[in-house]
Amino acid sequence: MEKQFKRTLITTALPYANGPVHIGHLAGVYVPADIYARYLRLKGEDVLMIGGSDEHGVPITIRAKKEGITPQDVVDRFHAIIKQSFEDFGITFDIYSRTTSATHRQVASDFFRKLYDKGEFIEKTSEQYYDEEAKQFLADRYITGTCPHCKNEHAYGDQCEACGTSLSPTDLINPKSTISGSVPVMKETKHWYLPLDKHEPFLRKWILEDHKEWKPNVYGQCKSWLDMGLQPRAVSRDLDWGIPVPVEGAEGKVLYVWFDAPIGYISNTKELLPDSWETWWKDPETKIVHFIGKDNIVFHCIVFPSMLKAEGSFCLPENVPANEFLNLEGDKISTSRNWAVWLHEYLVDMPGKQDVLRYVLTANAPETKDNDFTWKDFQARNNNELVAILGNFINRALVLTEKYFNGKVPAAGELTDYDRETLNDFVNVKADVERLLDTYHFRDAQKEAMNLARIGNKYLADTEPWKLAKTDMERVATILNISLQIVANLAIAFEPFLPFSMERLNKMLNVEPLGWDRLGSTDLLPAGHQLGKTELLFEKIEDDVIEAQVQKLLDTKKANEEANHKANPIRENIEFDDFTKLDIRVGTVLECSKVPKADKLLQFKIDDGLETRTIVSGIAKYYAPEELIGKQVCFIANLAPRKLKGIVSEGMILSAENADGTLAIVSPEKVVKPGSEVK
RNA sequence: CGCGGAGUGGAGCAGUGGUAGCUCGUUGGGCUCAUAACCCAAAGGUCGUAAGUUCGAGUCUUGCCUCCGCAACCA
Repeated sequence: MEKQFKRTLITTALPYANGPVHIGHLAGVYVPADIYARYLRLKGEDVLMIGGSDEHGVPITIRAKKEGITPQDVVDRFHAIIKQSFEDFGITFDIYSRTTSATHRQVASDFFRKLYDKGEFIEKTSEQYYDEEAKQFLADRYITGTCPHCKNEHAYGDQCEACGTSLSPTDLINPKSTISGSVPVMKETKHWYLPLDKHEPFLRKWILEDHKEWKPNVYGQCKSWLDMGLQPRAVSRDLDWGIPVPVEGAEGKVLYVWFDAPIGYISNTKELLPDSWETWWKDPETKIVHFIGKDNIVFHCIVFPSMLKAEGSFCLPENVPANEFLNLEGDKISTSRNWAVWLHEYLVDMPGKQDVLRYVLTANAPETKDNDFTWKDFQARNNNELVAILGNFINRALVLTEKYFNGKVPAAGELTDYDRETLNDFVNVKADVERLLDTYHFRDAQKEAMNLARIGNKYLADTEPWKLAKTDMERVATILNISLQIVANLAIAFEPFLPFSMERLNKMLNVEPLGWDRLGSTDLLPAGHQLGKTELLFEKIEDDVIEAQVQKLLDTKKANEEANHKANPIRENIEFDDFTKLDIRVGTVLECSKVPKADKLLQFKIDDGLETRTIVSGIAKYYAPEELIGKQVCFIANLAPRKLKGIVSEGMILSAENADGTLAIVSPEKVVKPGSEVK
């Protein structure tokens, strides 16, 4: 049933050139893609691995403006850092280019034009907010204003985070541009839309029927999108940074990044192979595999395939093995919060330890759900697995051979039943590892390879050649021959996973890289073969090294908190009369309880000096109801009553919002009579 | 009720209707060639929760709870 292909085209998500790359990128996309690519190359298959930086889009222009440089400066800087990181970690791209390349500009532009000429787009004119000072249209997220529902003054154009309501920018009261601070105006603009709904029947069959083998997270998300019904999506933006829309009358408009970026896979292939690139994209015997993170599933499974289908001449991906996310020490990785292990910094702190990180990230890869990276786990996996099991076994076999046979591979004599049993244990390794790699189970594949080293350790412990050396050198020769064959097998099996270490191991074995096909053989090293010099493949990582990394992260956390502590600017002056309109009072909390089915709300009964009033307040995450009973609080007494979760709230309890978003209730410094006015 | 994924021994993860498994950690024993590494054994789980389907449920159905992602630049 398995479809046969002649070649494999591997694409990796294009990292956004707005920052360096971190362990999350590596674990989710680049390490698995690289393992897969190396594995196929070792098998002698025709493989291309395509990568590049995604260099367009609004955030880059904003960063440039902030730093007072051009967008090109921004992407030049990060493209260079990212490219270097991938090289340093042995990610074997056949090409790593960028979406600002001349080739890409041409390919993306032609692609758009072809769809345009074929009538694959629809045109729509709409009114959007425009920032006259910054001279640009504003994405929803770059407009803030007052939420019409809860009056929160910091609601975004797409959603109010205080009350959770979804908004459209026109709902906001007093909208403001976050770019210049000015008041935006409505302006008419025309855009092109890709009618995804038109491709829905095709996508349904292609994904839901023909690709049931896709991972559950991928398949599930596609199904949900299809079941909800697809909508046309805009493919252009009003912006000056990007690829101009190649249509008359489209001045000042560029291709939207998600339209432009995936085409980068195609243009980078073309840049590498100007003459033969089409074979890789248009011959149905090419297997296209997209390695991405879970945030990109919809684009790669629905939007990009729709684009390719609309264009007409391209192949669609055979699989999209998307991973979930990697967290760091319990918190999600964040570029803006600097909560990450950056690849370029890792190599400064841990020189030469690329393979350790590759190993740990594969062993703990977020293949089925989000996983957590901790430095303690990193240390444990290095010390207990790479050093103790793999490195140690190799070292044992080589040192014993040096000791007893001057580093020459001894000839095997007659095999015992136990020898044969051991050999049988690992002839299946090849089939097992292949089956797992072919189905993108990289974590299990690596574990399977590690089992080979376990077999080796057990074999040595059971046969005890160091004891026999006193009595039966012939038997020792057989045992070491078998052990060395296992070592040679390890050198093959681990090549896709630990390329740097296996290169060193090959040197220690004094062999050229052995082909993948020979994995499982028991005669990789002929008798009499002179081994090279033995050295340690992995070294223990001590506690202080790990503590230093943890400290580095703690420092980051602290720095973040301080950076976020910058107070908001003072709002415009008001008149004294405005102030006196507010009736702020002190009240005593008589009762306090959680509002059912609401995680943020507490319900109060407050003695305001005249009577008992009910107030609902969104502080449930920071206070337990019982600790507030008997306390005095300040509240606005003449705020119009409002229903929250069906309860009428007669006023608003005042609290201060801390830098981390937590709330602290404002209370009088001494106990005062309930109903006292606050002036 | 916006949509999807996830919840399994102390930690991290496998497990698509038939005796709950792997790695690490812990405890005990063995070995001493090896980077105090290796090997063996044991302890440790009412599989988030409640109900249901079934001869039989970690697995299927429904409700609820918690975490993450998408929608809204991000692997």
